[in-house]
Amino acid sequence: MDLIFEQVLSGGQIFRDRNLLRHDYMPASLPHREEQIKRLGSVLAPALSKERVSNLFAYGKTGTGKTIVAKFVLDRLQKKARDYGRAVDTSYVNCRLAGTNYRVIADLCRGLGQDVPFTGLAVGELFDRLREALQSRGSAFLVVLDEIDALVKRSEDDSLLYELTRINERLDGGWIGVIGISNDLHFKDFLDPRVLSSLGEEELVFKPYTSDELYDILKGRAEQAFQPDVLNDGALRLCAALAAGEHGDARRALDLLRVAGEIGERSREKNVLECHVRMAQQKVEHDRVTEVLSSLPLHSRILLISVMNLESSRKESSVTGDVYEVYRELCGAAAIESLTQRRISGLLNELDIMGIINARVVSFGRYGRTKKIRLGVEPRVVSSAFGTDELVKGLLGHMPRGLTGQHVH
DNA sequence: AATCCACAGGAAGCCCGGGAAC
DNA sequence: GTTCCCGGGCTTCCTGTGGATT
Repeated sequence: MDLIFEQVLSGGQIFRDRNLLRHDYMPASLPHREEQIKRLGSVLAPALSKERVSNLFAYGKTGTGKTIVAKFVLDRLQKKARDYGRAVDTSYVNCRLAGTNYRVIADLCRGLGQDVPFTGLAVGELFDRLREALQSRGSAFLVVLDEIDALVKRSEDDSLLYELTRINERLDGGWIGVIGISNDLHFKDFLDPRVLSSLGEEELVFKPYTSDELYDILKGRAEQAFQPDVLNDGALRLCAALAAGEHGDARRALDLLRVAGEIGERSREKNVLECHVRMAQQKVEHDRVTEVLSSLPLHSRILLISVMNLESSRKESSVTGDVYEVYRELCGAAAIESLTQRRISGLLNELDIMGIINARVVSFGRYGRTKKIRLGVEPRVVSSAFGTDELVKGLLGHMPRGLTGQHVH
């Protein structure tokens, strides 16, 4: 028994230190992002001499290194600031995780050591407190707003950003510099021009990594993460290639490599091979889906089961109206009040975005315009994820009655 | 060219719970 | 306690629309 723990703790036959493959791990260098680091560094450098810096937007898809570059540069900057004895405060907020304007500003306040309640205050009041804190510290405050697009889209209201850009105007002493990070390249399009002109003073674009670049990144980390001679080069290349296919996502690549290693380890192999990578790909996807499913609220679950049952009972893909009918039926069977079709339409879109179903708008001309809907995951994964849900599991086998609204095409 | 289906999806507003301030 | 604010989920009402059919 001791030996097992010993092996796992020390990394075992396969790993030397698997933490290096986590995507929140900060490596000593970031290959293929030298240019962005330099640019960001030169934009932020004036902070060291107490000058205001330009605000900046960084664009790029997930896993292209935006977040880590921002953190990397801020880290370095703070170290330098300490050397020079300058006060530079930094704060990193993920807007999607924070969720609302309120919580973003509250986080910023806390970043300055200002304690604020996590709800209850008027947003304006929060801004006042932020301003006060800034004023009294009289420091440079560099703020990273990650996934900033999530915030603006959800609230359809960029007053937060607008207020942030204006905060410097009524301030002497301290100031705030904003680094906005967005996954969405068209983010700019629905932004107030006033905000854009002040926040988008500088732009930084992160292109997806190519397969070769991913290979370099993986190789650098793998050398320290794995025991020598364990990792097969073909497996490494496959990880890079698969992740490159997924819009050059380094996060995905690292996940694949780590999980492949874990699979190899569990099957007591001495090497990590291509087949392990392929298994890892399945597992990563499976885990992702299961996690999404298990956090689905009641009506989305019923809805998903409706789509699933409808699909298994006949061949063609379903449309919104049919799905809604089945959904009502299931609600009736479970004695749950059903939601309106408008709401269901919205829920369907949410499921689509999560990749659980595929929905696309089609027109049948005379016979109307609707969404064609197909299940995007394996039915057994859904069944097993909902198997523990007493409220819903009885609906899993419930076959829909004959439907009225079928059109012949 | 006009019609018309079966919805899509925007806008506004309601209701609720949670929490702060007074 | 009362009053205010915020956000989330939802409904109601609405206008818009691609293309087969008339």
